[in-house]
Amino acid sequence: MKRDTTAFVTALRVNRHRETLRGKTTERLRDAILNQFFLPGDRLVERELCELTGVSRTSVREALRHLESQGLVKSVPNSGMVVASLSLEEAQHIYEIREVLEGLAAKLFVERANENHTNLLIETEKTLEKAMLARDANGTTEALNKFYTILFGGAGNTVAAEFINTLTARMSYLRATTTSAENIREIKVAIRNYRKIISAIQKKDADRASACCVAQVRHSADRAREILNQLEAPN
Amino acid sequence: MKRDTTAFVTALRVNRHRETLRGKTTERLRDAILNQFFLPGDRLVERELCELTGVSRTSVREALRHLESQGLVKSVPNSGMVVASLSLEEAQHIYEIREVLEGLAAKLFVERANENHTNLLIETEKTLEKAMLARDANGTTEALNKFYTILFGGAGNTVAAEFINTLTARMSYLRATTTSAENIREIKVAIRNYRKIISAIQKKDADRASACCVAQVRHSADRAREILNQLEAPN
DNA sequence: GATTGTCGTATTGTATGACAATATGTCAAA
DNA sequence: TTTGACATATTGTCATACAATACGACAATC
Repeated sequence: MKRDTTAFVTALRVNRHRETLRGKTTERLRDAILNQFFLPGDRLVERELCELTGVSRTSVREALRHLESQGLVKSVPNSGMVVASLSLEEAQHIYEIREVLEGLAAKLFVERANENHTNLLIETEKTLEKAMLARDANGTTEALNKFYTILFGGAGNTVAAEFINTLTARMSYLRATTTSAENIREIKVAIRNYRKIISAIQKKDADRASACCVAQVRHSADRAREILNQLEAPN
Repeated sequence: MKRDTTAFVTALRVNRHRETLRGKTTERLRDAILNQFFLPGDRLVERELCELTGVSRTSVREALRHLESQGLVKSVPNSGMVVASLSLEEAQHIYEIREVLEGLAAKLFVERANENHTNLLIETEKTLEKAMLARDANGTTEALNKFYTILFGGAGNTVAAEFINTLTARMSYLRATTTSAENIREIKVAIRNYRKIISAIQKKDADRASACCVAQVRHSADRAREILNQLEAPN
């Protein structure tokens, strides 16, 4: 029995990684934060989370540790956990990082992605346009997540993909806030940017694709700043 | 009593963040991994860690969760924790990310750092040169860490600084391996690179500083690849 | 009425013991 | 050599316990 066809071997491979309870708990809590069930600043009392999730304190606490080191919740010793809120400064930092990471992803995508990736990306971009024009906040978020998942997937850098995930998770509240406050004029600018990215990718122009991604992040950052200033100014 | 001199107010601020046991435990375990007391692939049995650290399973487990989500240890459900080992592919990914992050840091450093930062950086670079020429592996690692800490500190992007920390932590074993296998010829190339970085920073040339940082990372990546191939080839 | 001191309660931090599920090594049987 | 069964070790999860701390309420004092 020495038939070593890789395809068979990988097909036979059984999934050792049964999900643990704390894993599921982590997911649920993360989703609850990303979907604004918990809002920034909310206290997360362990016993309440136990009741909500139906698991023991042990599992809840370990799940919280995970979210903590991803920056989604913040621990105040002897006082408890609160949902992390993003300062303007941190948001700025994150945008700076996203610029270079997404620029990198675009470059690598052009170099490494196959046709399948490209087609998926094009398709997702169309979905994104529709969602944005329909002012469908949830749809937009979903399409955006998918777009960047494909972009980083095609780029083949899993570590970068993880990073972007934690960064966008941290910004989820900010994004939800700004997305719903966006006007049609700016939406069209964004769409033009995404089309440029697609176009550059189709032409296999890595540098231009990268530059377009950077430009789009910069644009989002500027818009976020404006909107936040507007929102804060009246008070 | 309404004297609101900011300096006084911040000086009076008391540190709420007393360290927790699990925090110290996390530190100790991290250090043990970074200093190669535990090697990649080593199993981390909870009870043994309890005895080594002197704290309960609860605290050990929570500390492990933290290290897990930083990628320093890897959990195999129902089987336990092992010290994470870096695949060549992952190492490649990390180098790609370091390129853009360190490039970003250099750019921001030129734009934002004050003279104090710059002087510290210059000083550290000199220390680094000495350590490298003396083939002092520990000293080199220390100086490198300091160099990048100052670089990212002066750049003022704390999120990026954290990222780089986790990335270099993940690479600690690789770095230790390659550093000790480095030859004098390549050391001189590295030194020249670091001098170029300093020079560009002194001239406030952000783009050039950035490019030099990128070049240095790329050089390290190439060297690491070569060395790993050499090390693996004989077997 | 405002400030201060005291107390009770809620919550976290940590330890411990328990037990089922699972992984792994051992050893005998075929 | 392979198979099967058993014993052991370890994790995953829970329940419980208790000290330390944070925080609000309420009384005492000026």
